[in-house]
Amino acid sequence: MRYSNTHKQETRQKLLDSSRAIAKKGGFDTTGVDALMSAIGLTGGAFYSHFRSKADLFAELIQLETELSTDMLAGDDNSPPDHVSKRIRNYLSTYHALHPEEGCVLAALGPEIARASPQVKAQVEAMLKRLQRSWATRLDDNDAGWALLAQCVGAIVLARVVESERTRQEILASSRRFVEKVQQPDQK
Amino acid sequence: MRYSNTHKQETRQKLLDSSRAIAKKGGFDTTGVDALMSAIGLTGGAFYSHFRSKADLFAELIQLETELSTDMLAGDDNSPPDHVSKRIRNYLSTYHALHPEEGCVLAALGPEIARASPQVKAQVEAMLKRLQRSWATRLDDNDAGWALLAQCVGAIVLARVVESERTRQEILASSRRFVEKVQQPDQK
DNA sequence: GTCTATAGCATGATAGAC
DNA sequence: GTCTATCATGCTATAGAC
Repeated sequence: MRYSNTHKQETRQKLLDSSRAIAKKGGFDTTGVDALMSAIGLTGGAFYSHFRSKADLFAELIQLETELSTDMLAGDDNSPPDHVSKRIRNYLSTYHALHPEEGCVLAALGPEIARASPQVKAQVEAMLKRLQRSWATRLDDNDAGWALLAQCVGAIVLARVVESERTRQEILASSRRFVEKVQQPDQK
Repeated sequence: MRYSNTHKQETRQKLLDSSRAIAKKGGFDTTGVDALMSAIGLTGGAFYSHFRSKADLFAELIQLETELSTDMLAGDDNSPPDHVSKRIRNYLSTYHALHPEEGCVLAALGPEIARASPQVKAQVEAMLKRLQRSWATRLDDNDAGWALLAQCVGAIVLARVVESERTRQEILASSRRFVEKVQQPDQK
């Protein structure tokens, strides 16, 4: 064969990785297949050797995004006691607000996910519940799991819709202080 | 003239009102001019008698949305002391999560606004700052203004990306309890 | 596995009839 | 002021050459 065994797999992975960033930056519906393919040096027609439809790519993309984010944010048995507040401080950063392409998929594509198929939303829900349980257990507060997730996503959305850098900083700083006030001292 | 003096004004207002709901439900970029016009019984070509471009409609739409929301949420001198917690309870409702077309534009179109022109984002910022100042003053807590706004927007986004009604309720209930814990007793 | 070419349709926007 | 018709362009998806 003209192409190696793993060539298709590699191309698929490159397309997936590249599309994740592009979709989070410019929106998924708004971005055409041609743009996604040319970003990895291929033409639009070749897309359908890798995915049956654009919606299929979206489903895999969201699945991958939520898995990676949840793995990072939830932490494991080796994570320190202040794991959650560390992750939150990192989430509520100016860098995150200014770089949606590297950031959380919920803050960047939340409304598009809300309009997606039940299958996609069920996948997202499963990952979110895992993350919520992890945080609720660590903080010993059932409500704090969901509430802190909402705080994070909402603050980044707000920080991105305003124009001035100053207001963006204010929103993030207020949100960080608010979260710290709520958390117990021994978890900081 | 074949049409009354106020006919154009009325049509423009109808188009604006109709488009607000459609955009919040299905996304603005995703919805075509034809769909927006046929929703008020007109054809696509007539759109450009009322707006110079689709982007112009978006700007006016966002302006109107943020004004109306801010007026409602900020309250005035006649509002009761528990104004803020009442509005937040209302915002964090299942009805709001299930009806984006009637709800907050930030939760529905946040990422699209984030990609909009600096002019649009500056308008949104002005309204958000007015709302933030109002809440911060009422609660006598500078951080709470931005933080509670973020909590509201984030909770609705989360509630909309999950599939099961049960999880949606959990998210909203946790967020409501979290907000109540934080607020002072005399403001409830 | 990727290419070009193309089908079929929707888009944003314009021109001219009424 | 709204209509139909139209343009140019974009889209998703398919077929067939290489």
